[in-house]
Amino acid sequence: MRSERHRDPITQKDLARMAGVSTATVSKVLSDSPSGIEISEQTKDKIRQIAREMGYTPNASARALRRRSYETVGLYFPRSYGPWVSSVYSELTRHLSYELEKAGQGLLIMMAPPVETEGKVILPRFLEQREVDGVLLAHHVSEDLLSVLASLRIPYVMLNCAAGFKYLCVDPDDFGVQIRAMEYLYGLGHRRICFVGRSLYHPSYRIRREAYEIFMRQHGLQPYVVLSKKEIQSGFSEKFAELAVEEICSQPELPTAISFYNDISAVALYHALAERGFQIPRDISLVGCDDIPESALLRPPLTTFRFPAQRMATEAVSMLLNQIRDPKARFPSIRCEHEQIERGTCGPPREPLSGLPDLFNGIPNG
Amino acid sequence: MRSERHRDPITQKDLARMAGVSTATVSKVLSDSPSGIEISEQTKDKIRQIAREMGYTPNASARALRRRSYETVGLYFPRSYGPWVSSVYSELTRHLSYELEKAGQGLLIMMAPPVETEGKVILPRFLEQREVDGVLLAHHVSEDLLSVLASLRIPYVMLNCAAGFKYLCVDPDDFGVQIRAMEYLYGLGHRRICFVGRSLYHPSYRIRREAYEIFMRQHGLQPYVVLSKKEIQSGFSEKFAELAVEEICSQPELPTAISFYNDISAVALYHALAERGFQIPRDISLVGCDDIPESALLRPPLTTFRFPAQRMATEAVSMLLNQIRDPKARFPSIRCEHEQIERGTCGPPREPLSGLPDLFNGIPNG
DNA sequence: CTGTTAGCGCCTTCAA
DNA sequence: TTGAAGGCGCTAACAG
Repeated sequence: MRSERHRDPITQKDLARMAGVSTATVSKVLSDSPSGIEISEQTKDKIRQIAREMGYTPNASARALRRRSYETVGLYFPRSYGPWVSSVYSELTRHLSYELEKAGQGLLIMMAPPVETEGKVILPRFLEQREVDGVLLAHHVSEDLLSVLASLRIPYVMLNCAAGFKYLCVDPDDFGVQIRAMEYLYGLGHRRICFVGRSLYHPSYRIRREAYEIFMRQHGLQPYVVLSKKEIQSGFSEKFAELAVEEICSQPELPTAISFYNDISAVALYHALAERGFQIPRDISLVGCDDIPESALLRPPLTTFRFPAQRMATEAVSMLLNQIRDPKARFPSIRCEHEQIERGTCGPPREPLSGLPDLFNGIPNG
Repeated sequence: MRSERHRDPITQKDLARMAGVSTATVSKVLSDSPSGIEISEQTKDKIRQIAREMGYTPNASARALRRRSYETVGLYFPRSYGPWVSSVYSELTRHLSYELEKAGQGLLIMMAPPVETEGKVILPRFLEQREVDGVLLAHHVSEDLLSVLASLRIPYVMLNCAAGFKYLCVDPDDFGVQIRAMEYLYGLGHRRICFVGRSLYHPSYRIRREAYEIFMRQHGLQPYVVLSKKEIQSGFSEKFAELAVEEICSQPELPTAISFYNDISAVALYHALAERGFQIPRDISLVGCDDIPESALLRPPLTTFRFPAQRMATEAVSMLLNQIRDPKARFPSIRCEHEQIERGTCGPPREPLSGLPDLFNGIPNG
């Protein structure tokens, strides 16, 4: 009795005719709205039965038009992501997509407009045309966009934006993780610790770097941030690694440990350091942050910190959906705790801590 | 004169009222349909002007309901992607999203249902509810799903599926690239070449492996595929690397070169090999495939092959959009050529090619 | 408990 | 060259 080809999808009208009821009844039964309770169990069953047999699926456009809701959220990405960063975010996308699916929501990818148009805010089509009920903002985003979002009354949640508690955010505890990394290295006996990272303009970078500097000063140590000048920041990881290692090696006193802004930087420098003859962790200890998959493959594997990506996705999704359901309610932002992944790139500094002069330690090609 | 808050979005009716014309006229002008030519330039200008001033944007749901088209395509991903693989695909997503945006199309992420439900085909909601005009299938996909897609008359294009010319595909030239890799290693003098890869069930793996075996046999050499037994395939890359290197080292004759199914495997084994004392490329030459970003960071950096991801995305999108526009038309599949990225992991074999006995060469911990 | 009615915003005849 | 009318599929309000 079922048509082989769904050339014309079945509608509620069809079901109504077959069940001998009105379309309104069908609608009440099949939409999960609370008004459905006024229907007799018998009718409900019959309609559901027929719907199943006929392979009925609601027309999302019609539903959205009528309900003024889309059961879809947007994921807003800056366009500028390179392959490295995007690999971190693809994991996030996976988790978000999974969480949203569980909640019956779709995920629409929205890439930011190209940078040429900066200044005036250009909304991606799906925001303009209101095809989403809310937006997840991954990475940081301009104030202008936020105010447009607000004026359009589109709920949003920021993810990994380090934008502060002014907004609804799900963020890693950037400050905390950096302090923890420093305590760890300091506890091992390191004093000449430098900080290396590339994403100079990411709020997370700034927070971690600040935590690093505060820690160093509090312990009477001189902070040293490698490649902190913006001119050097462009280009690819290979080039970045070269420059960073060169800068490190040209210091009068070599560091005994490096705290990296993230694993990407750590992996980038890892081989360049080894090539210069640094034995890890004998000559230098390394700590990363984020636990990207390749970190575990290094030999020795990278000691790093991990944030609960899965949980952050879950939280962000539920915050957004709550916000959509009740636009007036205010929810607290969330800052996620890190977990230390202790592997093989850290050890005590090679030289004794006792007050010996910090002589050059004979690094080849240094 | 413009409302500060768009609490009620402007509709064509509003515009019609303001311009003193009917909604039909507004629709004709603003929809890019060919019927718009019947309107006088003057009226057109006036309407467009007002629309711009009022910040009118069409309601996508209403438009979709009426036109039965959504200006949106789905991207179908298997759920099982781990972080490694997803990093490769996130690049693809970026390119696809960009291409689609240029064409005014949205991108909806559709994750496959969990594997538990295998057997019966479960369509993701957005396919069922027809919220997309077509689908891009990344990675390979079950025959069942394809037949459902066909019966629903939803156009699709397969990307990286190695599904053969039976379907509309955009694929890398798996066979060609593997032969090229072999020719290269063979040309350097290598004879004991083994093949390493993890994705035993991916059609691309099978094709490349087959090309490897054919090449070896044609040259009178014994093929050797490492970790070809499926029991060992589960687990993470670290474990895989351990097992693979162990298997390689336990051979009576060590290989002088490894051809990897992909860069992921190559990167995974790289450090494990180095740890065993292999000097690359002195003791062993390595060739990868795909050119993932971390390949360039290894020291020496990995020699590999690259496929034009950007172009593949462009092609796939244009094929799909053409198919959507004209469902009856048949387009040819596309197989993309590789480009060799020669870096530092290949050299001639260490031992002379002359008929000396293949003695164990003194690898530590071997 | 169920049916009738009236749109959501847009587009497409068909008529003027 | 333009307008009036109807309907895409669904749902909410109001009657029975």
